Amino acid sequence: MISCMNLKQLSEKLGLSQTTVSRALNGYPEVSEATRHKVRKAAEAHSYRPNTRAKSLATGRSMTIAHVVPVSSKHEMVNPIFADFIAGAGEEYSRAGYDLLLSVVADSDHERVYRDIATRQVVDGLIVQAPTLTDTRIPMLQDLDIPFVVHGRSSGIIGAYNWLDVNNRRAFERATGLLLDLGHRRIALLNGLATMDFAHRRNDGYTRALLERGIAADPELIAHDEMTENYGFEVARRMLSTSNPPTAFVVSSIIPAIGVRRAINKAGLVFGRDVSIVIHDDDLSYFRNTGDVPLFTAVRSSVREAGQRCAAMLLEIIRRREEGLRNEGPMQTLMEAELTIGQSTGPLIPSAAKLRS
Amino acid sequence: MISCMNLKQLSEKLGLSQTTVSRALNGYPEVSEATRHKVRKAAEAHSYRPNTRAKSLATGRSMTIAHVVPVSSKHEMVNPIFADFIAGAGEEYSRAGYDLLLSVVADSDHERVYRDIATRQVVDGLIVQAPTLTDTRIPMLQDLDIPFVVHGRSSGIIGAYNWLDVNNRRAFERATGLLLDLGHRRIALLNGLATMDFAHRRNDGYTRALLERGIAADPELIAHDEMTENYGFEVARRMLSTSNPPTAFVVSSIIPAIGVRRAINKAGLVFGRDVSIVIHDDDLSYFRNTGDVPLFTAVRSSVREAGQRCAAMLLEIIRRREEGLRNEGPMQTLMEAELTIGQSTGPLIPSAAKLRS
DNA sequence: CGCGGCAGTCAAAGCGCTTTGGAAGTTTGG
DNA sequence: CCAAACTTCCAAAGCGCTTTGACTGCCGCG
Repeated sequence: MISCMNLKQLSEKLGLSQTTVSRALNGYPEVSEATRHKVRKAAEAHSYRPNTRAKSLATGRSMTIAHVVPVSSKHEMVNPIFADFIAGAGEEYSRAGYDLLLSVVADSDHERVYRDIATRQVVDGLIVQAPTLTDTRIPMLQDLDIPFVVHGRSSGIIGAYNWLDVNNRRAFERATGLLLDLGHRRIALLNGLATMDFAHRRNDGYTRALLERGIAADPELIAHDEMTENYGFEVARRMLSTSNPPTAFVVSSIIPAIGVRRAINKAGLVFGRDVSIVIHDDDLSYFRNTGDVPLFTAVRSSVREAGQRCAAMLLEIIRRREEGLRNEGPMQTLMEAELTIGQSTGPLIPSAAKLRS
Repeated sequence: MISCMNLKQLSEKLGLSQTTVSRALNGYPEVSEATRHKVRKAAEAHSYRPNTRAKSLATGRSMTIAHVVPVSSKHEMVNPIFADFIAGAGEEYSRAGYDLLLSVVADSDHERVYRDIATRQVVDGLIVQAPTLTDTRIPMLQDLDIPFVVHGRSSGIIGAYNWLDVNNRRAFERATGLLLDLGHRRIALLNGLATMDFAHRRNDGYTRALLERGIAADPELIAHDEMTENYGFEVARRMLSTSNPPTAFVVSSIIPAIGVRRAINKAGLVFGRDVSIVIHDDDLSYFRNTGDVPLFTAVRSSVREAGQRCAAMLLEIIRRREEGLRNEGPMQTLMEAELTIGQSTGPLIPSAAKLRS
């Protein structure tokens, strides 16, 4: 059994004061190289680590960042992109010596949890996930005066805040445009939850691309829900069995797209020939859409990279604040998605509609 | 802007001592109901929360649990089951007032991270994920004398420790047995990474079921790797294109099974008729294998429930230790997976092999 | 009336660290 | 040879909370 040693014990063992030992270990210049070396060795030998709680009480910094991941109260579902987002962010945190505090919270009482985390002073900053159209967390956190970065944006919020987002509008405009270029006219959109800000922007991009060609969006071809495989399957099946079915789908994530593919097969159609699909690809680690010719044509933007960059932004904001540079203006980053052609898109086959009937 | 108030300020405002205020808020009996009520109201009004860092320094308990999630250095992949596992555990933690500290760590330096977390005394306990066949973390943590629960087991470790596991051996024995009952003889196993303990147990169950019918396992039909969609696709495609292809697959997770289905379609075979699949289903929230007749025949065990129960076990262990009951013996729970029939299994069609050639 | 007992409150000591404000010891320069 | 200027170290004061031990009234009992 390994006994846990503290500063006092270590300093007594060395015959030095706590001050000196602390300074030696934290790299302060007031201590000679000889003592520093001796102290370092002893600390190593007894595998001494400063007690985090005491350290953060003394310094006022907890070296911890909070992520609050929403779990939908409807489906008890956790969006799988969080795994990769957190992996990216976590990498950045551990590099900088920060810990990550995770709160899994029903989306109904987000506000309470954020307020709690902030006033308990348990973290130095936090990241806001999945902002809604008008997200009340943002003004609340500004009010609480705690550093935060939003992954996404909230259209209904006036005033500046730090965010990192993908250019969803342009991504979906391009995705839809590609299908239009291929001759498709009946294009369905399988979007995320309508309350989410990103879903709104994606709708925008889709509608805009259609309008540019003089096509009005057909509400029958637009669906909103949590992005499960089953959602993709059910919606696509329903749409494909109508009298005027879509010949192409734009899908918000690879997971429902798997369901769409299932529905296409089930309808006796050929994926990528009779029906085209373009997805938004978050580049999930266990669902890599890669290969010489990836399965899905996609607008891609790595959610892991987003996590990493959000974390880096937040740490930078915290650093600045500690140096007293408070009025630097907000940090805002817009990432562009990249279009890659896969096996899921092809030109409209005029006869396809007939074949089906 | 909301100013953060501390105990001292609150007690001064009330004209009481810090002791009394602290006791009033923490429900100690030494304080009159009248004062308690007054204090509660004032705390509410100023939205006072005790500073976590100070509190945990004073009490010696950090009210935090650590999860270390491994990210494979090979594929930079995060196993998506962690999202649901953590959702389950997080529910339990927040109910008990605990926070969750998450470390995302390349699997190579797990030991360092665990030792670090333990000696920095930043958490009251931790959960070990994805144990390997002989997992060195277990003796290490016993040595460090910190409460922990293993999600899974490690066959190579002698000596008792707290764990919660699914009966993988029986689950895979049943899955394989079902396929054998349906007449299949060439049954492939798509397993997880060979280093994982659960993969070993699953191999066992599979092999045992075959042996019971006098069939020797064919190494050509067994694959081990990280459970991505692409892995399922590639392996199934390869196996299906041999001269003596399998007529059925047992697959370790729904994600590679999606890939297997893709390979089956691509080979021009019919899923569930020409080729059968039984999966192990972790009941992932975004990949629910449900419906009147679920897509996949499965041995199912909810990973979310596992998370919740692991968390409950750990909190119980911590509670006992605080009450001085150290020698209660280890807590060990074995969950049984439940078999449900879906659309992915059917009797062996003797002509199938011919059709294909 | 006096004393034990109890309810309600408080001052002060810690938890393990950082950091301030010296105090020694050592070197330099006039 | 002594003052000034470093260098190297230290004692002690906090950080914001809990908790111990003591203290003050006030009641009831002999």
